[in-house]
Amino acid sequence: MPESQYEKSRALFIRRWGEMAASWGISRTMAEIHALLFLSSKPLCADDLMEVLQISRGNASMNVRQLIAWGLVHRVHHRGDRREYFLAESDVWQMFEIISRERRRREIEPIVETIGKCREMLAEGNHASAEQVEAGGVFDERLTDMQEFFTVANSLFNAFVRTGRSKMGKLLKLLVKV
Amino acid sequence: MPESQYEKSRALFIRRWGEMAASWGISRTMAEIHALLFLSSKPLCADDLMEVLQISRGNASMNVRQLIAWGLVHRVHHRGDRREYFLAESDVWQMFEIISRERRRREIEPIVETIGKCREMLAEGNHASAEQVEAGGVFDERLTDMQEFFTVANSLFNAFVRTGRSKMGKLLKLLVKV
DNA sequence: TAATCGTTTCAGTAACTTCTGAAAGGATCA
DNA sequence: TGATCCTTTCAGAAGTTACTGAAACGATTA
Repeated sequence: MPESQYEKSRALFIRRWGEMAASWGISRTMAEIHALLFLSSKPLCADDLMEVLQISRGNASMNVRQLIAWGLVHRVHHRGDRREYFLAESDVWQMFEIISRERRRREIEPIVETIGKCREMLAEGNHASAEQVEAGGVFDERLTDMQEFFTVANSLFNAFVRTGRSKMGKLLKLLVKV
Repeated sequence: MPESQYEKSRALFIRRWGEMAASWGISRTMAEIHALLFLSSKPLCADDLMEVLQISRGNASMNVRQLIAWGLVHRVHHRGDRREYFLAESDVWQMFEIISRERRRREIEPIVETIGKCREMLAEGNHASAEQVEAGGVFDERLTDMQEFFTVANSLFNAFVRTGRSKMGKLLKLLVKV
C-alpha cells in the first residue's frame, strides 16, 4: 500500500501537533485525534481514529470525550447509521481562543489566586525574627510585581481575543507606534 | 518548631508554582527551586534548597543546572566560602520574557516549521484519488489559516516584549480603541 | 423480548519521567 | 602532596501518566 503525499503530509502534521501538545501538558493522543479531525474534510468515527492513529477503542473514546468537553470537537449523527461521527471546530481563531481559555484557566488563574492569598498571609504579620521581616518585604515586593504582570498580560490577551482576525491588521499597525 | 506566617506563605507559593509548571511540561522540582530562589532576598546554596524542599543533592544539582541554562538563575560566589550560591532573576518582566521565549522555541517554532513542510509536500501533488484531491484542498486551507494565525500572534507577542513594563499603560489604552 | 451494534468505563499493565544516593570528579587548603 | 569540602553524574528505584482490552452499558432493530 503506497502512501500518497497527502497521507504522508497528514501523518507528519499529526505527529508534530501531538508532540507539541505533550509539551503543554495535554496528552499526545488527545492532540493527535484533534489534529486528525481538524485536517479532515468530513466527520470521522471511532473506527477511523483507531485505524489511522493505531489506538484502542477505549483510548479513542476517552480522549474524544475530553475534546468535546473542551469544545474543540462536536458529535455528528448520520441518519440510518448508528455510529457517532466527530467533527472538529474548523475556525483557527476560535480554536486557539478555546485552547487559550482552557490553558489560562489551568495555568494562570490558580497562581493569581495564590498570590493574593500569600500576600494576605504575609500581611497578618507574626514574623518570628527581624531577619524574616526583611525577607518578608522582598517576598511581598516580588509577589506585587507578579500580580501587576498578570493583570497587564491578562488585559492584553483579552484585547487580542476580542479583536479577532478581522481587525488584527489595525491592531498591529497601532502597536508599531507604542 | 512553629512555622511563621512567612514560612507558611512561602511554602504555599512554592507548591502552587511547582504545580503550575508541571502543567506546562516543566518539572515540578525545577519550578520549586526557581520559586524559592525568586522569593528569597539573598542567594541560597545547595544545602538550603535540599533542606527547604526536602530533595536530594543530585536532584538539586540537575535542576539548578537547567535553570541556569534557561537564564533564570545565576551562580554567585562568596569570598572565603567554597560553596556555590544561586540567585534568581528578580525582574518579573525579564523573567517572563525568558520563560516565554523558551516556551515559544519549544512549542511554537517546531509546529510553524512543520506547517511549511506539510504545505510543500501537499503541493508536490501525486494524489492517489479524486477524493484525496478534495481532502487535500481542505487540509491546505486549514494549514494556511494556522500559518496566518501564528504570524499575527507572533507579531503581537514581539510587540508585548518590546514594549516592556514602562510603556504598557500606553499600549493598553490604545487597545481599547481597536 | 432478544439480538445486534456501538459506546463507555475501568482495573491492570506498560511506558515514561523524575528522583535518589553513591561514586567519581574537581577545586581549594594545609 | 594528600586531605577536605563541595559538585556533578548516572544507574537503578520510585512515582506518575497513559493505554489496552474486556466487561458493562445503552440504543436501535426485528
